[in-house]
Amino acid sequence: MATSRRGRAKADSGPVSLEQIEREAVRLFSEKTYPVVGMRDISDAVGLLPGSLYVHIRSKEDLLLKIVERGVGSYLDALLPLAESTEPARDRLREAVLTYMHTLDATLAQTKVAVFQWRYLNEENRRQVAHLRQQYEDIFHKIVESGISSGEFTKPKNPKVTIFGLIGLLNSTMHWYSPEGGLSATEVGENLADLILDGLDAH
Amino acid sequence: MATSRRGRAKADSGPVSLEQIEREAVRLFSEKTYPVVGMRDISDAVGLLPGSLYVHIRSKEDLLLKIVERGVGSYLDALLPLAESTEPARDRLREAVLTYMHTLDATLAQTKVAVFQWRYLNEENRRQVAHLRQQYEDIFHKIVESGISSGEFTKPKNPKVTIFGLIGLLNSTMHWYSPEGGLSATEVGENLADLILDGLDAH
DNA sequence: CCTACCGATCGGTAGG
DNA sequence: CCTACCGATCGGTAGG
Repeated sequence: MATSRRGRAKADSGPVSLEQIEREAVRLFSEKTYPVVGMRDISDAVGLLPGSLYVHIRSKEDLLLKIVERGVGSYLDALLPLAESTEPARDRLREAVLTYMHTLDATLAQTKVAVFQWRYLNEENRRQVAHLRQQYEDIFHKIVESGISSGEFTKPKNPKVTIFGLIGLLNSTMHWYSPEGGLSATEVGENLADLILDGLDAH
Repeated sequence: MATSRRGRAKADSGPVSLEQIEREAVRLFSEKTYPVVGMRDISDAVGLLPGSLYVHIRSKEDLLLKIVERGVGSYLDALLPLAESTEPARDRLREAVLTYMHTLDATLAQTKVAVFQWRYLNEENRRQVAHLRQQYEDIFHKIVESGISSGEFTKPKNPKVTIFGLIGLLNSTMHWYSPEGGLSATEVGENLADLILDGLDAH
C-alpha cells in the first residue's frame, strides 16, 4: 500500500503540526475563499480525517481569525517604523510603498485572506480585526498628512480620498502581482511610488 | 393574518417578477457574498417559497452570471466612447475617472458582485466574463498608451504596472465610496484624477 | 488520531 | 406558485 491512512495527500512524515494545518488553510482560503473551503478539504491536504483537525484547532472561525491577525500584523511590523520617522515625507512614502510590496511578496496568500476575508468572522472577532486595520490605515494617514503640512505634498482637495486611494492602490496589487511573475516586488514598488508621487502628466 | 404567505417580507403586491428577484439577489450577494447567500434568503426577500424561485430562474449560477455580465456591461457602455475618442489623453483619462465614479454611484451593489464574485462561476461562465473584463481593461490600456506615445504622459518604467495600478485604484473605491456618504461621486473622481495625473509631490 | 455519527442546511425537483 | 421532498454536504463531537 502507498500510504498508511486514507486521504493522505503527502508521504507520511510523522504527526501533523498546527503550523502545517494553518499553512494549508492559508493556501486553500486564498485560492477558494473561506466559505467554500470545507474542513474536509483542509484535513485532506494535511492527511488527517476531518474530526482529527479538532485535536489541533478549536473551530474553523478560530483558524481564520489567527490567519487574518497574522496577515495584518505582518504589515504593521514592517510599516510602523515609517510612521514615526522624521525623514522627508517623500522618502517615507516611497519607502512605505516598497516595504508594502516586499511584505506582499513574502506573504501573498496570507494577505489575500487578511484583506478580504475578515468579513466572514463573527461580530466580536471583526471588532478585534478592525482595531488592527485602523492602525494599518493610520500609517498612511500620518505620512500623507505630514507631507501636506510640511509643504512637500500638494494639498489635495480632500486628503481622505487621496489616502483611501493610496491604500486601495496598494491593496489592489495582490490581485495581479505574483512572486513568480516577470516583475520583482521592487520594480513594481518603484513604479507605483513614481505614479503616486509624480503622476502621469508630463506637465 | 398580516400576510397571505409564509415568509413574505413585503406587503403583497401581485406576482413576483424576475427583476425583483434579481434586485434582491444583487443586494444580498453584495452584502454577504454569493456562497453564503442561500436560495432561501432570496426567496424570503421576495416573498416566495424556495422552490418557487425556479419558476423564474434556471439556477443560482445563472442568477450570478447575469448580474456579473450586466455589472461589467455598465462600465463598458459608459467608457467605450472614451477609448476611441481623439481628445487629448489627459482629458480622456480625467473623463474616464469621472465616468467610472458616476457608474459606481449608480450601480454600487452590482459593481461589488461583478468585480469580485465572478470567481464563483464555473469555468465556462468565467471564460465568458473574462472576455468582458478584458475589454474593460483595454479601455484604460488604450488611453494610457496613447498618452505615452503622444508625449502627454511621462513614460513609466513599466506601463503595465501603471495601468494595473490605475484600474486597481478605481476598483478599490467600491470598498469605501457610498452614495449616501458626504462626498459626491464627482468630488471623489476629481480628487483621484488629480492624484493620477499630477501625483502628490509639490515638486 | 480514528470511528462513527449528529442535526442543520444546501441547491434543486416532481407533481400538482 | 405551493407541497413535499431529495441526496449531498456542512462544521463539529463523543468515546475510545
